[in-house]
Amino acid sequence: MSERRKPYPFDQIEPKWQTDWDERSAFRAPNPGDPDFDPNRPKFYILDMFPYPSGAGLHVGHPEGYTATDIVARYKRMRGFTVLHPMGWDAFGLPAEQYAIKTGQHPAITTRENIAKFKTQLKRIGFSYDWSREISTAEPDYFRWTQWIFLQIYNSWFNPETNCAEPISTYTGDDPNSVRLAYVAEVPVNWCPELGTVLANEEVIDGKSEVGGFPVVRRPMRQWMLRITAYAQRLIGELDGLDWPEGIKLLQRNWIGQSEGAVVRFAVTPGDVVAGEGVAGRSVDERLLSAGDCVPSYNSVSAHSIEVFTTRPDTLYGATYMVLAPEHPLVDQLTSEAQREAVAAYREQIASKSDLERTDLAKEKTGVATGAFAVNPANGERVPIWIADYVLMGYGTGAIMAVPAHDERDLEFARKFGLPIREVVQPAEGEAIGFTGDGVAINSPLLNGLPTAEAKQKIISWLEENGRGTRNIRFKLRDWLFSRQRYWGEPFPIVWRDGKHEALGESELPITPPALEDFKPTGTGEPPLAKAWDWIRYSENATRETNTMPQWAGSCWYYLRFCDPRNAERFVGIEAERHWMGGSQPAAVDLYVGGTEHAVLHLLYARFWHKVLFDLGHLSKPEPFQRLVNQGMILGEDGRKMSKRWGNVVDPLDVIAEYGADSFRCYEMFMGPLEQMKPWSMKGVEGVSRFLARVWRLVMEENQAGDWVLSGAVQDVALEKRQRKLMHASIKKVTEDIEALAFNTAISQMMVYVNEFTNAPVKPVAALRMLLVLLNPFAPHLTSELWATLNGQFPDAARDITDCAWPMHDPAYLVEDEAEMVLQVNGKVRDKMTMPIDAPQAEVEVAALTNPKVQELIAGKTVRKVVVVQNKLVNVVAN
RNA sequence: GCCAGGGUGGCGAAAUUGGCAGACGCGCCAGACUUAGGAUCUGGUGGAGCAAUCCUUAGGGGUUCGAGUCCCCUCCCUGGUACCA
Repeated sequence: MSERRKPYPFDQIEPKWQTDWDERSAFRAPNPGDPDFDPNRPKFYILDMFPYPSGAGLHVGHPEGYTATDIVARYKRMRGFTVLHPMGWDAFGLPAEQYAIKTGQHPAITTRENIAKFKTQLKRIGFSYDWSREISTAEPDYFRWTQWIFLQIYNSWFNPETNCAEPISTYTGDDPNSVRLAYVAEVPVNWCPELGTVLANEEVIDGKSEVGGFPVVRRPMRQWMLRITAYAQRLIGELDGLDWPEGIKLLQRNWIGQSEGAVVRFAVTPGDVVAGEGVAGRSVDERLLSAGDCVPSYNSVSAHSIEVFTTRPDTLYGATYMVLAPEHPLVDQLTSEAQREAVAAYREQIASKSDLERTDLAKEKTGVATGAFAVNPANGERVPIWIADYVLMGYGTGAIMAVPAHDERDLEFARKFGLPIREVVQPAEGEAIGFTGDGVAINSPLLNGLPTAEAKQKIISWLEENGRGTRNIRFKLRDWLFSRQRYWGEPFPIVWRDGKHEALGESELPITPPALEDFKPTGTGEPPLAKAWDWIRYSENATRETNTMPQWAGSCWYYLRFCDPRNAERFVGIEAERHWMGGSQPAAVDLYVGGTEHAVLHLLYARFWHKVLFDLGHLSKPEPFQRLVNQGMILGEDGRKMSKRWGNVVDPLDVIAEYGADSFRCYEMFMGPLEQMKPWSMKGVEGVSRFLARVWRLVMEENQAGDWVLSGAVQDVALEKRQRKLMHASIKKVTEDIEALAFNTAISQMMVYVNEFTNAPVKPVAALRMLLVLLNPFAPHLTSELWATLNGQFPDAARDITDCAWPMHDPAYLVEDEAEMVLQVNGKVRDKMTMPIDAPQAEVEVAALTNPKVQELIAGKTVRKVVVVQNKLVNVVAN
């Protein structure tokens, strides 16, 4: 390819300014206690979602959000804020480990190389990060505090009285291990044989692993869990004060899945209970292992009654049968001799099914009667008890009351098995059986005539008075499965002695992973760390925990560490935390930009950890992220998702080599709204590059020798009136647009500004300076260079453009003295006229009605009405 | 299925409280300067029509003097979710 002449010498000026910024640490954010710390400046914390440094390097999607935050950071600095704008690496992760399995190269080496590559790319784009705060989650200096936070969680419990986490020492019950926020449980987990590890629910998509798309099976295993369910209520409630997209809040609310209703107790008909092992026979340990909300509470398991959860207690009279999940612990005791064989067969059939098969909505309902019966607590009716796999063990109590008249699933089941259907809510007009909406209760002696909402309240009160049920709130959210069978992650600061776990002291941190030759999973579910015999053996009678933490652990608190990244005494210094995470808003980080893919994973986990640390008195605010913005995905030029497979991946460095970093940045922002998905276009980059070249040529011209010199057209003269007006309109627009993160329209405005001056024979230096300041956050290299050049001939108080204060527009320059008004007849534009600004309505009407064009159109008609919108439009209605 | 967000020129997109639809950019057309143009500058560019004029914001209906914007219905796209009782 032939070397094309550059429209302006970005290849020289960009590295020059990047070096300059580096050398004088231009973007360093001083901490409290630093000599240059200024307590009078307000703080502003602007955070990017830090990347996982993959081998592929950055693609053009990464820098989209990074450019947006960089513009805001540079803008806020010019507005006098001390800006914390850091970058780091989410460095633990599966790809480096899998690469190690293939090649034997230690993940630490792979990771280090990838980080170097990422950093080179980011620096070449000219981001104003404070690189002195760079962190990597895989460094012992970092993960020792990840482990320390785990210890805080482990050594805490959630006190329902205070609705807060408290040190475990305040717990007065018998067994602290039963209430810790980090606990061990034998739970059915998502086991991925291919990856050799378990996965969190959130990491499983359609029965396959999110990473790699490998099959995932359910299997009971002993795992570390974090009791995030304790915070379900607060995680929903405290979203309210946050400046997040409503869609993301909703996503989190739905994921947490709060349902209000009642637990209703159905007595099992006495004669129907088959004598068997009583539940009392279960050991205490077994009960404790039953993982919080993952299985029904112990109370629900009684030989004499079955508890169900329902959001529609008002339909209790319509409950004509019950269904238990096949795995429900009561099934054995309930099943009659006659049904024993059928039940066993059904349970076996279910157990062999994969999750995918079980949740296949299209499939027909299946189930089998247990032969037992229960009593409907409302009407004393004897109802059959069935088991069916459409009832899930993992939600509610694992048992339901079936109301086929008002639940589609129950209806389908009842029809298939010939179970009775009784309507208890008057259907809305035209609704047939199966009506699931709200209405008026019927066939329900206690509730007849009551609308659904009232009927719910009444029946719950009645159930509570009679000891047959209680008001209850349930959540879909499950506790967080926190252990992984991997090598490349944080080891737990835990040892096992006599079959019991105990925490290591803080003084023993960090716990570093052992050196290993072989990173392969063992295939048995034993983590790779189990191969490190020496490492495991902690003492005579204690061994180390061999699981590691999931990748989320490091990213749960990295934004905290950025506040004080080199602190060797604390995870973050008290003063630094108070400064950067304080302020008047409900949450700590002022602006957080990243992809939607983290809407429920990272953002929920981080909020959870943050709340625990807040409850324990380590943080100033209960929420981490005040304003959240999701950038949209950038597609390839072909409109498809960028991937190697389609060959449509764009490398930022290629774009920068041809058009420069400023063009790259500006194009990324000019493409369209930040939040929107949009395709890449090299022609678009070229267009933006032309715009920047025009800016360059406003200030510079080529002399005879072909060198760029300050243009003779640049003169220290006053702006013409219209130029001044445009300048102030541009200040206003660009300022408002940056605040709103509407960078595409900010750039449009600057294009208009530049177009105006491109034609001017004389370029007033004040107009050029203003343009450079407005454009600086977007194109920092170009504007820095031109600013310096202007200073050569027209010295300015600000030697460097980054020393400039952001301008304010003067509204006085924006007022018009004339208004061009649109003339409409019957709503259609027919003409225009110029009127003095704020002309009296009567005057405008007369002017409109005497307009020849209007007269022509209303000739022979009667004017019914004249609508005047001040300074804008007149609409004459005539017929 | 349910929830959320979208649908505006050939393309990316603009459009305060309802008030000139298509700013800005790409592409395209024409011109200027040029040995040259894939540089730069100037003008044009939603569609139909010689024109006056008519049509046009996925489609249909409604409210209004006036609707891209508000209301109802339908279709399509994108993301999330999936028997959650």
